[in-house]
Amino acid sequence: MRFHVQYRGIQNGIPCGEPFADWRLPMDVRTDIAGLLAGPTGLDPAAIRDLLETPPDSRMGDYAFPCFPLAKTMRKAPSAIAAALQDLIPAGVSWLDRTVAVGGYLNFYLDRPAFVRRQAEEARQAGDRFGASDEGRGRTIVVEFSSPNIAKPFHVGHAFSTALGQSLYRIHAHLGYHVVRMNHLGDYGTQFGKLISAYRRWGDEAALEAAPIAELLRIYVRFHEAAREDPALEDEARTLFRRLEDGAPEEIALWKRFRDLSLKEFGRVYDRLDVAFDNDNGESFYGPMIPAVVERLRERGLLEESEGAFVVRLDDLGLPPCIVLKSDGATIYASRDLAAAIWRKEQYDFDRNLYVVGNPQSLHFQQVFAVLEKAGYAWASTCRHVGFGLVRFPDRKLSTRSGDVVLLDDLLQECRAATREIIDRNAAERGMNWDNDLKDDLSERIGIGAVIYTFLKNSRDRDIVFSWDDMLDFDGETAPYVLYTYARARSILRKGEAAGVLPAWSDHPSAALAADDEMALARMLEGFPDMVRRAAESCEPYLLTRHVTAMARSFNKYYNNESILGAASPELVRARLCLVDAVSLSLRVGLHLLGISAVERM
RNA sequence: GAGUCCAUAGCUCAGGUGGAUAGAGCAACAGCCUUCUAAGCUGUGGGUCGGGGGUUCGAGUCCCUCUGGACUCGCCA
Repeated sequence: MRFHVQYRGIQNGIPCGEPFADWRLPMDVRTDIAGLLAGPTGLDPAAIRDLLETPPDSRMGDYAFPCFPLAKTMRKAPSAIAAALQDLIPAGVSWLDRTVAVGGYLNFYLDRPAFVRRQAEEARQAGDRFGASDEGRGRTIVVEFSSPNIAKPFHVGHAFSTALGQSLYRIHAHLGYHVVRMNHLGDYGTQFGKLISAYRRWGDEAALEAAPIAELLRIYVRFHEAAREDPALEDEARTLFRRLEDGAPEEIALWKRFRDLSLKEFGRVYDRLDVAFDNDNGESFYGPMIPAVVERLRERGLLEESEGAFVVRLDDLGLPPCIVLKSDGATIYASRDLAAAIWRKEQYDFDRNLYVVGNPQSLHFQQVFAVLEKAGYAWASTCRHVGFGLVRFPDRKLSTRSGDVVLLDDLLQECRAATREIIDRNAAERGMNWDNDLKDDLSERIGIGAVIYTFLKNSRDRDIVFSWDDMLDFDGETAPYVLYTYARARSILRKGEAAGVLPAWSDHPSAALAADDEMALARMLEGFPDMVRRAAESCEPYLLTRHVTAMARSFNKYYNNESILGAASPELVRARLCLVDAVSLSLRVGLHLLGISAVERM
């Protein structure tokens, strides 16, 4: 059960994985600048590329090389180094406009039209593969996410894991990794003994068919109420679970039925989110593999009896012992995760194994990984816990037991309804004749996008304070903002196309894209691929969310400042359409990597 | 008690390996729709980056310390 208890932040800043070593220096302007500076400074081009900064104001240049680090070795003031370096930059570099030495910086002003064209064309040629690479080719990443509990409602906490995992799946796939998506269902434990007991007493067959999880939750809650009066029920539940574990056919059949019904209901949510899994082995799947794990730990002399239980000591790592077998001989959460990790390695031979599970379980995973390491599994170091914060109300936690929760279904419903309202109003104001199917489709996708966006907006370590007001506010940094921007850009391209005006570059002087707005957009395009890579390395989709949002903001400024279709010359119109094309496809790709589906109009 | 994490604008958050004047969104206020979609754009106000030390050319960023908060710590999952 991945959502037993919840608490806030640990894990901040822990990288999910170092970049693999064979990373190539990309061909881009930073590399070009590094090439110019390599000779004069005697530094490695890759190091220079890394040092390059963007000045705080575009009037100060497009790139800055800080000379401060050279001051010690060169025994000169940074400002003097900058001036000296400037003299060594050859004249007549086509992509460079000029350089200026100011303070300790050597600032580079790019040839704007060339740069804008280069960045836009790079995106347009890549299309849906913009920002993609083959750095992950031949490598497998297992990502466990979502992991709801059978017979319990799918709430916003699971939505967080689901949104994160889905995005991490897409981002890694974009970088060429083979990604295996695991849904580690909570389908095991005494709770199922309780459910079986409760169902035999109070179960309503019709209700179970109609709304399985609601019915299972109902009888589960009722069981707890009854157990307060009659503690013997708890014993009965334990006995039933033991029968289940021992393979009693009747209990197995009921358990399987609960599982199937729950899975079917989860499936509807996953379909709406466009989420799928390669494997939904739950905790129960790994139970039978535990004896072999225990045996291995015993062979290696790691298993130690303590207070009747069998544990692996982790004192040398400053961690509490990891309990592998309870004093009654039964297995425990950690033993199942040990077995699961080993099975995944054998099955998929992963290069990296990610667990998108809430922060509360940080210690649990530290222990599990440590035990794997001690047991001689060198690949333990490739396992990472990708933690995330708690979803809570401003003043209190969500509580499934008391029904004080936000179910994902309800959240999606509200967002969809709020979206629909805006669409109806806009359509009326603009005199659009959109049919109901289109409006339904749009409100569904925009509403879902809004939900996903809120989960991927900030670093995952942060708690999410749930507020309906914020949730249904579609202004500013939200999915509707980005989607709206995309729809506007697409609208321009459609109108151009309808008028026979297609994107095209021209060498005509009037077609040069050199405005601040255009430069800003080109810089956003330039930064996109690197941001995809950073998001993957840190397992932080919000980096991409922010980048995409910033790009949308830049575009909206541009849109308001300049007329694209009404530009001064036909050549300029076409050149601007190229930029619009590049930006819109980047937005679409970025949104896709976040798990959000773009809309062509709204 | 031990350990982990957090503290930046009224609110929610950004500020990769220390670098130029600490940035967005929301909220507030003032503007912009006969012109490519106003779910948009522009402007204004709002900060001793929790307090105090230290490291150095330079600290929101690194170290120490204090305060305040969240969470975890062998037989639940």
